[in-house]
Amino acid sequence: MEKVGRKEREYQMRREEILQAAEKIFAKNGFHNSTVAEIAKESEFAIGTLYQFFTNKEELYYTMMIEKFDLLYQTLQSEVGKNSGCREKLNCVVGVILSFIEQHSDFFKIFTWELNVLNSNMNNQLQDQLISKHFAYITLISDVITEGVKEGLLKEGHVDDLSTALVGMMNIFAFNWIYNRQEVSLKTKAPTIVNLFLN
Amino acid sequence: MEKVGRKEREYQMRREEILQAAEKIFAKNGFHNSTVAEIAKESEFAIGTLYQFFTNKEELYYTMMIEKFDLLYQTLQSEVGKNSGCREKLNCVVGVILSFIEQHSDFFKIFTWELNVLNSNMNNQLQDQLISKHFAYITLISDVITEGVKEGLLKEGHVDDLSTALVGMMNIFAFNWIYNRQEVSLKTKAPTIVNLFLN
DNA sequence: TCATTATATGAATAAATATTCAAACCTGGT
DNA sequence: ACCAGGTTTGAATATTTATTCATATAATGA
Repeated sequence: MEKVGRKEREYQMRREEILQAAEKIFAKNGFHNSTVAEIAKESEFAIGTLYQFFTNKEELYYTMMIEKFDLLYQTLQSEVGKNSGCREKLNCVVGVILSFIEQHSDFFKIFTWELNVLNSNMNNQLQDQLISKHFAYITLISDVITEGVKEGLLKEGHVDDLSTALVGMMNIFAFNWIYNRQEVSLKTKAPTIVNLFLN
Repeated sequence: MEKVGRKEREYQMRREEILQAAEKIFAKNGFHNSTVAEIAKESEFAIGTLYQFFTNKEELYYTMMIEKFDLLYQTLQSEVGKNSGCREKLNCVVGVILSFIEQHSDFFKIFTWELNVLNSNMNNQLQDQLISKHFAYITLISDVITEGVKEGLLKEGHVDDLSTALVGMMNIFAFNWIYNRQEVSLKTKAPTIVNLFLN
C-alpha cells in the first residue's frame, strides 16, 4: 500500500469536505440553481480554494456523483457476495440499495432525477464515466435475476424486463419516500418489493 | 360554446406554435440549458414576440407542461371509462400511458426527470398547479387498483404500494425505451407490465 | 388613401455568476 | 527570526442570457 504523508492526508480531507458540501448544495438546488459561492460557504473555504481542488463546477459535480456511485457499487458487490440463492440475494440487493438511498438521499435525488439534464455542452469524459458506473450497477442486478431464472424461481426469457421492473419499483418507492418523508424507514418497503416481484 | 373570431383563432395558433417549439427545445436541453433565443428561432418568431404571449421563460415552461398533462389525463379518463373490470382497465391504462409517452416522448423526458429541479425560486402558482395535475393522475390509477382489490384480483391492503409499483414500472420502461431507442414500439411492453403486475 | 391601433422586432440593458489572479497568509526548515 | 515555497483569499473580470422597449411593420376601417 501507498504510504501517505500528513500533507497528502490533509489534502484529501479538505477535498472530502468540499465534496460533502457540494453534495448537500447540489441535492438541495440541483446543478443549475447551485452557485459555486454557496458551496464555498457551506464548506467554509473561499471560492478560489475550490478551484484549487476542481477545475470547474462541472468537475466538482461529476466527481461527487462518481464517488458516491462507487461507494454504492462496492457495498452492493461485497454484500451480495455473502449470500447465495436468488431469493436471498434479491433480499440483499433491495435491502442494501434502499438503505443506501436512505442514508444518502441527497445523492439519490440528484442521481435519479437530474442525470439527463446535464447533457449538451458538458464534459463528456466524466459523463461517460458516470454512465458506465450505472451500467455496472444494472448488470449486477441482472446477474441476480439470471440466477433466479436458472433456479426456476422466475420465468425464463425476461431477464431484462425483470431487472428493469425491479429497478423501476425501487426507484419510485425511494422517490416517494424522499418527497413525502414517511415516518417509517424506507427499508421497510424491501419485503413489499421483493414479494411483489417474486409473487 | 364561445364564438371565436379569426383574430382569436390566429392568436391561439401562434401561441400553439410557440408551445411546440418550447417543448422541443426544453426536451432537448432541459430547462436551464434552453435559451429563449433558441425557442424563438425554432418557432420563427422574434424573442420579443414570445414575451407577448408569455410573461417569462418560466411561464412558458409551465404552461407547456400543464397543457400536455391535461391532454394525457383527459385521454386516460375517457378511455378507461370505456372499459369495465380491473384487468381490462389496467390494460387500458398501461396501454394509453405508454402510447402517450411514445407519441410525446419529449414531454415525458422533461416530466419525469426534471420536475424537482425547478423548485427553489420558481413561480409557485404554476408549480402547484402542475403538481396537482400529477396527483389526479396517480389517483386515477389508484382507483383502478382499488377496484382490483374489491374484485379479489389483487391482495387487500396494499393499494398505495401497488399503484406506486405500477407507476414505477411504467416510468422506467419508458425511460429505457426513450434512451435506448429500441426498434420495437414501447407499447409492446404493456402486456409484460400488466402480467408482471397481476402475476 | 391615410390615420389609428395592434403586433412584431431584435439591439440594448441588467443581472447573475463562473472563473481568474494578484495579494495576503501559512508552514517548515535554517 | 527570517525566508521560500505552498496555500488561501475574495474582489475584479468575463460571459452568458433573460427581459425590456423604442422602433418598424402590418392590419383595420373611415
